[in-house]
Amino acid sequence: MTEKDDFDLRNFLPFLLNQAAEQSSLEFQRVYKNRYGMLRTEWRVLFHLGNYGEMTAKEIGERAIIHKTKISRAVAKLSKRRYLSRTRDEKDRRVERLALTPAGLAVYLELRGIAEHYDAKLAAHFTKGEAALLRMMLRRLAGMD
Amino acid sequence: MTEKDDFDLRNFLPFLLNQAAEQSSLEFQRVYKNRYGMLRTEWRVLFHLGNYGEMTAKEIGERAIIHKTKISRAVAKLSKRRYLSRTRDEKDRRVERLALTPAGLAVYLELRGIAEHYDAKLAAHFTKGEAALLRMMLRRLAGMD
DNA sequence: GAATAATAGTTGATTTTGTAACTAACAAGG
DNA sequence: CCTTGTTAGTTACAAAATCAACTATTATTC
Repeated sequence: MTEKDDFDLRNFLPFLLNQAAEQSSLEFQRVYKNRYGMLRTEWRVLFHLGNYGEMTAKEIGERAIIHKTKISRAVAKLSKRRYLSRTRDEKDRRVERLALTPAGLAVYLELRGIAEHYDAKLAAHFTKGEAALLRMMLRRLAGMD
Repeated sequence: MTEKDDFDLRNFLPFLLNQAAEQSSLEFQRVYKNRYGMLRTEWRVLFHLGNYGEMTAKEIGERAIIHKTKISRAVAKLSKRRYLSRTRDEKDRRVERLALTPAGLAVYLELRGIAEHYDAKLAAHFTKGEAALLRMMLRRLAGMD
């Protein structure tokens, strides 16, 4: 059926990367979803604000390559839950500066702890050197360098 | 805001893997979407049948970790387009054996050619050895070994 | 061998995402 | 200023994904 050629779907990078991403986020997904009732975009916004401090919706979208409508909805939900505050930038009143509230920061810190532990568990599949190389290669593929 | 600690979101594997997967499938996505009018699950089903030959919906779902409702709808669409044929298994009449039609095989071969070329371009970011190691590590993370 | 459970696959209702059009504010050129 | 263009963010509608319930068939158990 495959007509000569040694193509193997399981080695096709777009497929393989997606499978690895999917598999290796399952457990973490259960945490933020079931335990914190969050969506993927929501924890990402939370982590961006926790990790990098005050940002605008646009900046988060650029950094994480998330479309602005997704960000907009995630921000609305996190704001309704009082995890973040929105303040108009008086220099440019189109812009909103987003920042975590104490409640949001608390949730971020909890989740970050879980994330660190989880990441260490994933990295334990490899040697230190391999893991570092993996991250380097992934950053290159993600266009982060 | 980050309160000591050196956690960096951009190195968190579930995030990093997802970013890399997303970025590195953009171009291929445009091909199967715009040029062939397919959804992600659809090309995957097509590739499974092309790559591994006759399979059942369940087998595809297990191998690719895709939920059965997604498979069901993808199979329905590919079948309506006459890219695959469905035949009842007479040993167990709940099961359907799926196989590519000549038309489906032709599309598969075209897409496979594009995929191979695309994969080579991605792998060219690295040395041969690095790329091989990357695939190995991804397969491990994906639970494919 | 009837009753119950399990499996392959489908369908319908709900949720989430993606696309496009929109509002509000600023920017630049005439 | 005032028209035209651009940008940040929202909203409405269409497309797709998720979840639960369903049908049809086979397996199990008493």
